[in-house]
Amino acid sequence: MSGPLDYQWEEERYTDGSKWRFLEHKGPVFAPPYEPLPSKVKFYYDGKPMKLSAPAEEVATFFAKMLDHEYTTKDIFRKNFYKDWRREMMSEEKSKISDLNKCDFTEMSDYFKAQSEARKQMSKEEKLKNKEENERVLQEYGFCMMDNHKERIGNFRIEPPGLFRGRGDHPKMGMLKRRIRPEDIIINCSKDSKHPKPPQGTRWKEVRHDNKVTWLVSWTENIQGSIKYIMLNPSSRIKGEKDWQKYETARRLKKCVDRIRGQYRDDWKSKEMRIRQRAVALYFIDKLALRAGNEKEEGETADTVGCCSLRVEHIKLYPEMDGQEFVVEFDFLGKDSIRYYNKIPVEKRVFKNLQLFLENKQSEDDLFDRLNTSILNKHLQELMDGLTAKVFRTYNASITLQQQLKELTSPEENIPAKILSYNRANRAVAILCNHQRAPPKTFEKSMQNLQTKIDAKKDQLSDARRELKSAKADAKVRKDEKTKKAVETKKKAVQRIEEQLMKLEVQATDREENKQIALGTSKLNYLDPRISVAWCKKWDVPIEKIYNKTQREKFAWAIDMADEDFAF
DNA sequence: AAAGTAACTTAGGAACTGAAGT
DNA sequence: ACTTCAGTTCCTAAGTTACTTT
Repeated sequence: MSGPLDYQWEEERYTDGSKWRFLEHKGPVFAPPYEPLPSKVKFYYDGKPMKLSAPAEEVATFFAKMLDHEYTTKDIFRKNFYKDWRREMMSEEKSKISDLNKCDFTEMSDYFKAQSEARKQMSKEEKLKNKEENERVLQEYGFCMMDNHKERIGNFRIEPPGLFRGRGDHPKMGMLKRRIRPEDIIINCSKDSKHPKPPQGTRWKEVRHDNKVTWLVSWTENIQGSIKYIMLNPSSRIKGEKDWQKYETARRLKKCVDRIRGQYRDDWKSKEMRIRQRAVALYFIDKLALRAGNEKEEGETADTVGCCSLRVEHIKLYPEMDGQEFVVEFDFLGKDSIRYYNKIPVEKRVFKNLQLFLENKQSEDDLFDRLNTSILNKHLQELMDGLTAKVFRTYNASITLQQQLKELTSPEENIPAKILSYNRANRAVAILCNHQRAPPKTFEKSMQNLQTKIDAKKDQLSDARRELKSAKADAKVRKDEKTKKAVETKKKAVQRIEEQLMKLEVQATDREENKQIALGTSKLNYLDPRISVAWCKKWDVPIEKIYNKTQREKFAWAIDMADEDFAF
């Protein structure tokens, strides 16, 4: 495969840390301005209709749009919302409205529901018109020129204002995420490019020309005070090369992982506490694919942890459990407040060390009190150039996929069965990395539907078999060409139906096993795509069965590069 | 060495879309 | 033509890491 969209992946690598020479783009697309509600849609305070000023009304609509969500009933959400809402009110509104519980947003809420219903009911022509308009905006703002390539931009739309909803038990849920204006925006582009124009009558906060970074646009968000960026799409050269580099680092780890494992096992015996802690933490990161675990500012975010920030309360030690010795039980909330629960037997030395680390501590104390991510990563850097905690996740994920594919793929199986094997290998990785999802709301139903199809297919199969049988009997008696041919046709039909049935059954298995597991994250971020490309080539599985269009674009470099002999 | 800043990757769920089923 | 559902895309929060400042 080669064409104008292909990259020569090794072209122009800058050695001075610069990321590009030329960068030209049109700037961001702003959120549409607020449209006041029609006057017939009323807000009620204490049972009486009340006309709100535009700024107060806008914030009220944010709340109204979320009314069906459980979190609008949560104290923290309501408290944060109410506080920020009041800041947008005029002084009379402030004095009139003194209790959120007396606010009635239901008319607003119903209005928005009706609106979205109306949007669904739009005529074909209107839908087409919308689609064309979106396409036009995409063509105008969705691409940029970076060096000699036209590249797709990832997120060229500025995040619209609304109420912040963090994940898990977030102390800031319900706060107002304010509208971003041109005056908040920093533009990054090259000096010699045509600079993006701010909307009529406005100006950018700043235009800079920093080619040491990859972003095109940035602004500071008001909830956490962090910076948000507009960057390129994963299909871009700059992202692709970085991704490739990531997997090359993981492959370098493969070469020295035995040495490193030997080293941390030795360190379990160190006379220095900090070294023992470092070594046990690294063992967890390696064996369980835990995240590094930076410390977080209390009260600013949900209370989640990773390896280095584990607390006493997150593990339990069992000298003996279910016939196994030295079992550690983990139970904590990780990234995105996803629960990590695992019971694993560990080596005696690890167990003894953990007991030591727990001595004289309260449940809310740090398990590894002499360790943090910075110390750990500094140590890792000394063990291998470019090594950090997250490289272990990448390495263990990719090596697991490769091993599992080898183990699970049977040469004689057909393509659907091979794909099931692939998904099972993928699943092993997702389980390792604890990539969970909420069971889809329609899960039970969709399983049922599939079962119905399977039953129907089974009926169809027995019918076809019966027909085949009678055709055979017929052929035995008549012995002419016509009946012989009929037998062949029926045979084919049976075969085809068997295959279809098998495909459905495989699909059901796959879906059932996937109920609470998300494969996408590992596929997109942890698995060296060359492993999958090589596997597809080896077993003649079309790459389209494994990667959809977007994924093929993201992994173009790997599809280009890997042959069937590729080994991670 | 602790805290703060910046840039970038990783993450799950919501919204959207288009194809299959009725 | 209309609905339903699965797959895809969008959205943006939440991490990691390197670097700078105090």
